[in-house]
Amino acid sequence: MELSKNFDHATAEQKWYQHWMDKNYFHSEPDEREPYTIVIPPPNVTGVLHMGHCLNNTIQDILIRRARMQGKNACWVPGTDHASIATEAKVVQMLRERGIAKSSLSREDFLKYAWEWKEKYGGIILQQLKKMGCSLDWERTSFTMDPGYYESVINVFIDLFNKGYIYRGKRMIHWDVKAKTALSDEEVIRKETQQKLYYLKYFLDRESPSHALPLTTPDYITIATVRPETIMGDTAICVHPDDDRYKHLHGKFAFVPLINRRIPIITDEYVTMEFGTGALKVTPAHDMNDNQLGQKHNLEVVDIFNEDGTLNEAAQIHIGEDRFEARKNIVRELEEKAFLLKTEDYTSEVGYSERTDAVVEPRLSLQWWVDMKKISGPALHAVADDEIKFYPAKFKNLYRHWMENIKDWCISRQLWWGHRIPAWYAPDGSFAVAVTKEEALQKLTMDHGRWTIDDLKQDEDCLDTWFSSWLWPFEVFKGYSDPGNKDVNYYYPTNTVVTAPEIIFFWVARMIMAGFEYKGEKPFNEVYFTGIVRDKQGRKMSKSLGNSPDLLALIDKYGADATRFGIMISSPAGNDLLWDESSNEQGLFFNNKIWNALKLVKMWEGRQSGALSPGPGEKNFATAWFANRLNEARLELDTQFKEFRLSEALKTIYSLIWDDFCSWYLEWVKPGFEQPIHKSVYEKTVGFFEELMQLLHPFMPFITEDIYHQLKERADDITVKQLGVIKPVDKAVLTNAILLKEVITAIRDARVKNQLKPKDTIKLHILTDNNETYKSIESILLKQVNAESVSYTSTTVANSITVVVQKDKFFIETTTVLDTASQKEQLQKDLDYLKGFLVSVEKKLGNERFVQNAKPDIIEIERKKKADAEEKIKMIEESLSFL
RNA sequence: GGGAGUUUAGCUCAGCUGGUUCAGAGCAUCUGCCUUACAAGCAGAGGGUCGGCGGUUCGAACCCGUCAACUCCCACCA
Repeated sequence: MELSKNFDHATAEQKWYQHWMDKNYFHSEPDEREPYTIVIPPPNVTGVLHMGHCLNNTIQDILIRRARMQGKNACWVPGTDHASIATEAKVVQMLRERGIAKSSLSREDFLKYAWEWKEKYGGIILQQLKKMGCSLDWERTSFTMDPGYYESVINVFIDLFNKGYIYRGKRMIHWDVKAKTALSDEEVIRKETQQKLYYLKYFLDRESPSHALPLTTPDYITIATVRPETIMGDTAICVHPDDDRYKHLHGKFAFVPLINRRIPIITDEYVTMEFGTGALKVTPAHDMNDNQLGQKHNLEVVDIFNEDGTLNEAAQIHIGEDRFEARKNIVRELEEKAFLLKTEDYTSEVGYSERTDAVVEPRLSLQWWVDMKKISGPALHAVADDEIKFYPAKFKNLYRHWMENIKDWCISRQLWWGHRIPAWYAPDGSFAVAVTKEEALQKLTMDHGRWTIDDLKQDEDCLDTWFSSWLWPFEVFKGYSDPGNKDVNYYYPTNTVVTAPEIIFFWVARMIMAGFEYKGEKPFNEVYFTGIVRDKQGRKMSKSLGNSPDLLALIDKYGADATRFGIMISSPAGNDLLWDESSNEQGLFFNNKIWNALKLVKMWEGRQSGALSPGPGEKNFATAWFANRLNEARLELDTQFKEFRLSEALKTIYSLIWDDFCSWYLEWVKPGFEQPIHKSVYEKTVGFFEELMQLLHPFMPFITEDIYHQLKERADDITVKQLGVIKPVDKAVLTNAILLKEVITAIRDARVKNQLKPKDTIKLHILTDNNETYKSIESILLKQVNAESVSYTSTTVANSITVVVQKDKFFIETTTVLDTASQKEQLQKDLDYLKGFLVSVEKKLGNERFVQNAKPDIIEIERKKKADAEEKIKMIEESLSFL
C-alpha cells in the first residue's frame, strides 16, 4: 500500500484510541504483577481542558504508559470533582439566563437543576482527555458525589466529629459576598490594590465630667482608614500605650462621625505608631485583627453588613447600599460635614475570592472547623522523612512550614451543591451529628427527650470540596466504605501524584493527612509537582488574559502527539514553562521526520537480498553501532525517568531518532540508487525502528502505534508491548562511531570550506596507525563524504586538502583548484588553538601542588592531553610546511 | 517582615560528585544545497567575561561569603 505524504494524525488518533479501548488495554484488575497506580487530580466537573491539564495529564500518561510497557499492572483512575462553588456558580448563572432566581427555588429543585446540568455538561473534560490519548481506566471513573463516595464523605465528617476533631465555632472568616459563602484561607488570593487612605476626625467627648480634657488640646483625634464605610461598626479607638501624642487620651471617649456613637479610646501594643496617625479605629465585626483586639478588650461587636455586602440596619445610615457604593457616599458625606481632613493614595494587598474574584469581606460567623493539629502529625513526618518523596524537593520546606503552623480548616460552605453537613438542630439550638434524622433524634433524645422528628432541621450548609477530594486516593477504590477490599489492598498506596504546586495545601497535604488517619498509611510514594504554564512573555495562562489557547483546536491542527510533544519539550523539571505554539510545530515536524523514515524503510522492503543471517564476512558496523547506541540511550532514559526529568528524556529520544537513527544510521545502511538492501540489515533496521517507537510511545502514543503496524503486518500492539532488557554496551563500538562521525564532519567541513560541490567526488587518503579501525568503517566513510576511493598512506599526499582528526590525518585529493590560502588560514587557526591549549596543560602539569593533590587518573588524563596535543601540533605544522 | 527559587549564546533551558577539548542542546541567525525518505528537509558555520565582587582550592559555571536584579510562597500596618 502506498504511504501518504504525511502522517494523518486525525485518522490515526481516532482509529488507535478506539482500538485500544476495544482491546481493553487501559483496564486494570488486581493480579500477581506489581501495581503502578496514579489517581488523577480530579478536574472540576464543569471544567474544560486547558494547558495546565494538558501538561499534567500528559505527564501522568507518560508515566502510566511506561509502567505498562515495563510489565507493571498500570492503573490510572479518572474522575471529576463536584467543585461546589464553581459548579453552583455556573448553575446559578444558567438559571439566571433562563430567568430563574436561585432564591425562588427550593433546595431540592435547585439540586435537580444542578444534576441536570452536571449530566449534560459535566465530564466533558474526560472526553477531552481521550482526545489527548490518555490511557485512563475508564471503568473506574469516579465522581466525588457518587452515592458511595458521598456517604463516605459524610461518614468521615461524623467520625472526625465523634473523635472531637471537628467543632462548630464563631470565628472571623473570609466571606465571599458574591457566592455568599465562607472561604478557607487558601481560597483567598491577595492582590496589590490601589486604594485611598482617608484621614477622619473623631471628636472627643469633652462633656463627660469624669473625663474632662484640658481645653488647650484639639477637640478631635485623627484616624486613618481605607474603609470609611465601616466606621459605623467602630466600637473603639486604639493607640499605642507608649505614644506620647495620645497619652492624655487614654481612657477617654470619642464619637464616631455621622452616627455619633460614643466609643472608648483604648491602648494596645498591636498598634504601629508610625503608620497613619498612630490611632486605629477598631471594627471588631469587619477586620481580623480588630476582632482579636475586640476580644482582648471586651469590645462591643457591631456587624453592619448583610451577607451580600450591603449595609444593614445596624449601620443606621446608607442602609441597603453596597459596601463600595456606601464608601463613596460616606466619603462625600464626611467631606461635606468636614470630618474628612485629607486623602492619600495608598497601595496595599487586598484579599479576593479565588472563585468569584469578589473582594473578600472578613465576617464573623458560625462555621464548622477541623482541628488540624489533631491529624497533621504523621503527615508532617512522612514528608520530612522522605517516606513520601517530593519532586522537586524544594517543596518539602514549603510543606513543612505550612504543616508546622497549620491553622484550623473551615469546612462549611453556604452552598447547596455538595455534601450536606450531617448536623441536625433542635429548636433550642442543641444539635446532633448523624447520618439520618432518626439517628440524630435518638441522640438528642438521650439528653432532652422532648422533640419529635419534625422538630429537627438539618444544617443548610455543604462541606468544602476539598473535604471530599482528600479521600480520593483510597475512596476511588472504596477503601473507606469497604475497607480491606481487594482493590484497595492491591492499589493502595498509589505510586505517584502529579499536580500543580498551587494545590499543595488544598489537596496534597490533606490527602496525606486523610491517608494516615483512615488507612494508617501514606496515600502515595511520591508527588511530582509540575510547573505553571505561562505564555511566551512569562504571564500565567488565564481566562481573563485570554492567553490560554484552545487545546482542542491545537489538537485538531497539530495532532495530539505533536501537542504532547510541544508541552513536554518546553517543560523543564520543576520549573515553570514558557509555552509557545511553535513548540507544537516542532512536534509536527518530528512527526513528519518519523513518517519519512518510515517511507524510506518501506521502500527497501521489496528490495532485499542475501540471507537473513549475515555471513562471517558481512559484519555490519552500522547495525552493531546502533544496537549499542540504543542500549546506551536506554540506560540514560532510565535515570531520567527515575528523576522525573521527562523533558530531558524526550530530548534524548528526539535526538536518538532524528540524529542517530535518521541522520547517521539510515544514511549508513542506505543502499545505492535502486540497489537491494541486505536482508539481515533490513530486518535489524525494522527492529531498531520498532524499538525507537517503543521508547517514544509514552510521549507520542498515536504515531508510534501507527508506525509499529505500518512497519510490519502484526497482531500485537505497541501499547502493551513489553520493553526488553537493556544489554551491556560495547564501548569500543561507540568510540569508533564517534571517531567515524567526527571524521565525516571534518571532511565535509573541509569540502564546504574549499567550495567543493556536493556532487564533486574526492579521493581520500588516510594516514593512521590504526588501519584496522578504518577498514571496518571504510565503506560508510566513503559514502558519507562522497569519495570515489579510500586508500591508506604512510606519507603526506601533495596537492591535497589536509584534515586532522584525533591522531589521524586525511588527505583529500580533488580535481578542483584548491584555495591554499584559506586552507592555511584554517590550519593556522587550529594550530594557535592547540598551542594555547598545550600551554595550559603544561602549566597544570608543571604545578607541583596539582601533581601532588590531584587524583592519579586526572593526572593521567592531563598527560595524555599533553601528548595528544603535541602530536597533533606536529602534524599540523607538517601540513603547513607542505602548502 | 519571614522563607524559597532564579540569573549560563539573541530566546528557552541542560550542565548531576569541583577535574576529559567543559562552556553544551533546542529554537533563532548566517552560508551552501530542490542529493532518488523528508525544503516541515540536508550539509556546514558563527555566537557566551557562566549576574557583579571577594574567598576556599593545585583546579570553580559548580563550594562559601557578599551585593544586585527578577520570580514565587507565607505573614501582614488600619
